[in-house]
This record gives sequence, C-alpha cells and structure tokens, in this order.
Amino acid sequence: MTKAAGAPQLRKGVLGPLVLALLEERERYGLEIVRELASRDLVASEGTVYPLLTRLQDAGAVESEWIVSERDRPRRFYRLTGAGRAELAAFRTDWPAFTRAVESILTRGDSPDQRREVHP
Amino acid sequence: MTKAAGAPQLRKGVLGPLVLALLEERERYGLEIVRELASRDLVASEGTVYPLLTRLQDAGAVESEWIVSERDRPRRFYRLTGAGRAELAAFRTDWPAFTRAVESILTRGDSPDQRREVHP
DNA sequence: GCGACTACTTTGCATTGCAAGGTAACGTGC
DNA sequence: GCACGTTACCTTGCAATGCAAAGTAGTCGC
Repeated sequence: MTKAAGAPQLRKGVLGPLVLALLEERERYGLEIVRELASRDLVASEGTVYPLLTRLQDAGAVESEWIVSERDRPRRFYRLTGAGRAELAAFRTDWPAFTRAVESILTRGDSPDQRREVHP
Repeated sequence: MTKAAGAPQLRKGVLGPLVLALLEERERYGLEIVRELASRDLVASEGTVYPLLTRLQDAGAVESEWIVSERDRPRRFYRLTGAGRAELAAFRTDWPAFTRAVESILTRGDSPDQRREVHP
C-alpha cells in the first residue's frame, strides 16, 4: 500500500484533534507525539507537530510544562485543558458525519466489482 | 474553540478527489459541483471550487469544454480524464487506511463514562 | 574532545480553502 | 428599450496548514 506519498494532504485539519486525542490518554512530549503519528503514517516531520503544539497552546487547548528528571533529558510535556477536551469532543461529534458525507460521494460510480461490504 | 460550527477544516485535501468522484458519474459544470458539495455541508463557496477545477485541469485530471445550448446559458463542463480516474482510484485506496488510522487514535481514551444503557 | 543521538525551535515555502468582489449573459416586467 | 434579478464564471487577497531544512542545546559513549 502506498505509504507516506500515498495519502496526499488528507491529514490537513485532522492533526490538531488527533494530537488532542493522544494527550487525552496521558501527558506527552513533542517527539513522542511525532513518533506516535508517524507510526501510523499520519505525519512526516517535527516541523509539523511543534508549530501545531504551539498553536494549540495559544488557543488554550493544551498547556505545557518543562519536566527535568534524572533519568531523561529535559522535555516539554503537554497536557489537555478543559477547552481542549471540549474541542476534542466536538471533533468526535463531527467526524462521523464528515466521513459519511465523503463516502456518500465516493461510492457512487464506484467500481462494479468492489462490493466487499457486508450484506445480511 | 475558534473552530465554530460544522466541520472545521476537515475538508482540506479531500475536495479534489470528491470533485473527481462527482465527475466520474457524468460531466458537470462549476456551480453544479458547488451545489452538490454544499448540499452535503462539504464546501461553502464558489471561491473554493472554481480555482480547484482550474488546478485539476492544470494537473491533467479533468478537461473542460464550453457548451452552449439553446435551453441553458453557456456553461463550462468538466470531464474526467484517464489521469483523473487514476488519481481517484488512488484516493479510494488510501481513504480507508486513513480513516482507520484516525479512528485508531480517536477511540482510545474515548467515551470514559458513556453508558448507553441506563442502569438503576 | 568528538561524534551520535535526542529534543526542541525556527524559517521559508507551497498548498488549500474561502470571502468578497467583479464580469457577462439571459429572462421578466414595466 | 431598460432596469432588475438570476445564473454562471472568474479573480484577488488573505489565513491556516503541512512540511523540509536548518539551527540550537543537552547527554552519552568512546
């Protein structure tokens, strides 16, 4: 299956909420988020995620804190705020309607022998 | 927060393929495509679609032709090319993997207390 | 010290979506 | 004819997003 080059800019506008979803689980630092997304072919570089985190913080959706431990090197950890949770909830609400709308258009003149869907 | 009503910028990067899918069915003209997308809350204005059609044509995914009939006023109709079909096929291939990846992240710490079943 | 690795940051660019405004052709009513 | 509304197309200018690339530090192993 086509990898990174495969999905053009599908990602656009989705990354923000995805980062929020990752932070819902627990606090994370920048590179950790990059790796998490990259492992799912959803993002390519740090140049995307770090500015995004800054924007999310400016928007009040996340807050951050430098954490210096003795085991690891200093890292800036991001945590979801109440506003961030609300935004994530809104996205979870909108997402199904969006994919349904896309698929309603996508599966029209769809190839004849592509019917692999479940039928009772 | 700032992301107000409807689907924020989920649309980004998806509109191109959707237009191709609409043209797969039959030839269409600009405003017709705008209305088709708007009826599904997928786009707001002509300022999005007309430049997009121009880009698709420059990319060789569609071709266009002025059609002047006696019933209607002159319209520029767009038609899918071979390259456009290929691009659409690639999108149909990538789309499920994309939504799966998104949902794998979205449904993790998902609904923490979302009992659909009322218990006494 | 030197290199490799981690982690964060910044710059600059291309693409995308959109509102707003503009042009032109056609039909209806006066 | 002429004004007006409608349809259809096009263009300009801007903001947001994604990303490569390059830069800054701190840490570890040698």
